[in-house]
Amino acid sequence: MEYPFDKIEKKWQNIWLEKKIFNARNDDKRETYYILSMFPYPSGALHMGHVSNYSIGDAITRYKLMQGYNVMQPMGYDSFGMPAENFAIQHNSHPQITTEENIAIMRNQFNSIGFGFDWEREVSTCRPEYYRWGQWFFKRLYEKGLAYKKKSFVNWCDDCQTVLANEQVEDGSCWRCGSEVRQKELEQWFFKITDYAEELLDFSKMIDWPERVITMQTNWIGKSIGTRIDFRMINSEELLPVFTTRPDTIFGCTFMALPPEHPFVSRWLENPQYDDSIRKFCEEVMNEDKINRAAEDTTKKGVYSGYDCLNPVNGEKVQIWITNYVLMDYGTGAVMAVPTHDQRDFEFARKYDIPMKIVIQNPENELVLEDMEAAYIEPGVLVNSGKFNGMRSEESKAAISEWMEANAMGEKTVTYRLRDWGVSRQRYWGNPIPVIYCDKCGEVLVPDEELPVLLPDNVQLGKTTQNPLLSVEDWVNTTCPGCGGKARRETDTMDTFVDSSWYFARYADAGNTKEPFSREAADKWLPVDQYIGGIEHACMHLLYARFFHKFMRDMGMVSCDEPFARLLTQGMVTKDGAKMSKSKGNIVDPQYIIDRFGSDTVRTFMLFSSPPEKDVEWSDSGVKGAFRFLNRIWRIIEDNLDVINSAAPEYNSDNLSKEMTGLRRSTHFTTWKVLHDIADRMQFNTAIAAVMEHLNNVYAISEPAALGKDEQSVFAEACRKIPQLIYFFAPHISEELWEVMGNTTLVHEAGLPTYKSEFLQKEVVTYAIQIMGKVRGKLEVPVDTDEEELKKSALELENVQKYIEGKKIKKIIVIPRKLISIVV
RNA sequence: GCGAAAGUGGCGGAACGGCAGACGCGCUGGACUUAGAAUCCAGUGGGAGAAAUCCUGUAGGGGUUCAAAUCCCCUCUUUCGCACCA
Repeated sequence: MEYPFDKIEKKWQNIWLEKKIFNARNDDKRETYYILSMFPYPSGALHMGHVSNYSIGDAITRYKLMQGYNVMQPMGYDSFGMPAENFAIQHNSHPQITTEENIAIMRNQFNSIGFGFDWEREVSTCRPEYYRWGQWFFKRLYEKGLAYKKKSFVNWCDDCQTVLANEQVEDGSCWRCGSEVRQKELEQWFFKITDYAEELLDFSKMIDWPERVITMQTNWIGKSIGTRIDFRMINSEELLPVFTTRPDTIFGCTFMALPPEHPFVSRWLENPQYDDSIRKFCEEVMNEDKINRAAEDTTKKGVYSGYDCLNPVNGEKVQIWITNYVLMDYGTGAVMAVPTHDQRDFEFARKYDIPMKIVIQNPENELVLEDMEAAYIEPGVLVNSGKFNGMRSEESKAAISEWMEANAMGEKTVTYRLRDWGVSRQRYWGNPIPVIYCDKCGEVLVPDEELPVLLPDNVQLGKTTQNPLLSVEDWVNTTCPGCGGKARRETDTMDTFVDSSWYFARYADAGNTKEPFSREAADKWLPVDQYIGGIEHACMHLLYARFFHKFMRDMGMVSCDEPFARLLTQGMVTKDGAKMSKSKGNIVDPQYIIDRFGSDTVRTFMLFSSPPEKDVEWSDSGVKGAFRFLNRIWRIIEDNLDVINSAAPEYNSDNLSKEMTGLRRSTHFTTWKVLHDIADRMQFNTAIAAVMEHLNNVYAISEPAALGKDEQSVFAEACRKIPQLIYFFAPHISEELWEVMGNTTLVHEAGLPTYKSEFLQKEVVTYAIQIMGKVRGKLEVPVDTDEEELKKSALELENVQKYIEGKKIKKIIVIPRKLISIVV
């Protein structure tokens, strides 16, 4: 009844492995095609999301294989990270062991689905042979001044004595013990991605990236051109710089807003005499959730610091306030507040009764200070602005900024929202930072020949304070590579995003023990021709990887400017409208579905049910539908094998019936459609729909055995094409049927299926006749009917006559082969 | 809150500004069968009508156009990201 998918799938998986068809060779001279799906975190058994994502990559892999490319589709594991560490703490095990177990499970499952991965290139980021080179990269960045240390705030739980990720903070409390989380300042390592901010804004080297990802990255980098203005502190010579995009409003600045983290504030707080209520306020704000503070709707609050500065343009005294609505991370970390022309400043000034001054007047409707209910942020004409009075605000921006530059009050500046990349993690399960601290020599890098700095095995997880590595004394205590004296190792490990920022290049030369990868191998494969992954990586992973790639280019390790030529952001698998997750209890186990229906069925369902960039809504009956479809293919070929295998490949088309001409068209059109949908649009769902439609056409032939000789050939051709048309989504059944029909090669070895364009054309087409945009009739005519003839016949239609009677025809628009629109 | 995207039958979805709903699921009817399952065939947005045909319909409201699911403006809802999850 059901086709024997189980036997078939095992058989062909073994043949593929034996023939090594997915093992790409660096000495293969054919043109390369590098297809890469984002590597998974090794969480154990595969979930539906994996199956769905990798089905897309595999479909492209097989298509490109048919096309004759030297295709590389590698797979690996992003195996460092918090989940493994947390799991180890809970289960009193070691991440090394559980991670390797999980990897073995996943690799097996990948093979049982028949994905064409090149296992000879497998990488796992937690293995020393991989993370060695991450440390090597850290050193190179350090040497170029692109890795540096600075103080920065982290979420800190005093009870657990540990740093918490944002997701581990629930309503300001620790997820594990529930005690309050506070912000603690720690020395942390940073990568200077901001050095590349300008180049990262250039997307011209991508062949095909979704516009939305480019927009999101552009906004994330957030370039803004403005002016740095230096305010002088009263009672000291010190300058307080601010960044503003609105130098035109400088004459209206009535106070200065600083965040509590500002270095000036920190210094004031060092004075024990400093006002206690201010101190309390600062602590309060600093411990607020970071995300909440950035939100524009949070209530603005602040205190007067007791310090003042001078507005350089007019010498007016400006009070300095400490507030919760300014972020230290952006610009200079200080804001010149102009309440009349900035909404946040306006709200703040009203609340605390700070004076306001209108400096941009609305030319249409004069502003009166007392009546203002919101800041006026539109352009206007300058007032109260000294010699700039009367100038239009748009023009005054440049004029004021040039004037200030000439008088040493400030200068034109470009600022980015993008911040340097903090890579320090106070965790065990990550790549150790190869730095040693020596009392005599200071900060020393571990020599290259001593890399990798291995993670120690004998760590006590969950029982230590602060950073687990700190507790491994014989690991921490070491000798200085410089002077040989006593020294201590850096105990921070690197963000896992570092590991995933260069793995795509390692695949090109995964076994290299001398360097991360050879230039030759990188140049052969890079850039990745097609990268596939979730949209959630739009800003972070994809930006970090681009940064790393550009760094590698500047080091002379790769030649191209961008790592990923084309990008496809695939959707996730949902059930009942929600993402599949254990907590929601809406998980479907892929293994169960594969055991019951086979891998070809699951892949068919995944690719058929929606276009790749959209979510796939899980449906049990949808899977059965996919299974039914494959069974129908199996049956029509098995049942008519005699006809198919005995029919001549060549036939005479002259005397074909209308029905068989239609079938011939279906065969050729479907071939065209499948090739077009995959190659030009990457839309697998419509390609599969086309094959289904073709199959319906084949089924419409009632008795193939009773057909004439030429017609049997047409029928045979319609069936013989099918394995090639389904290879990209159902490769196992495709290979089996291909073999059954007498072929001795593998499907991909025969190349892409071909079609004849002369068989695509329909002989008769139907025109829709519109009158004022409404369809009022249909017209069936031979394809080659000329325009005048068409117009004439259209007007003659009875229903059309009814609507144009007594009206004047203004225009007739003819869209070839589609419709005729009559304007009356 | 900010940034990005999406919204089409009962459901998943299709439709380079040109006949809305291809294809699949589900449902209804028929064939086969002792019966069921499976399979095959047909129908299936809503409303009126015996039919021809007409009206209506792509989250809601407005606009551009001979023609709008598609382009523009506003509103609503959902999803993703917001820098220590990967």
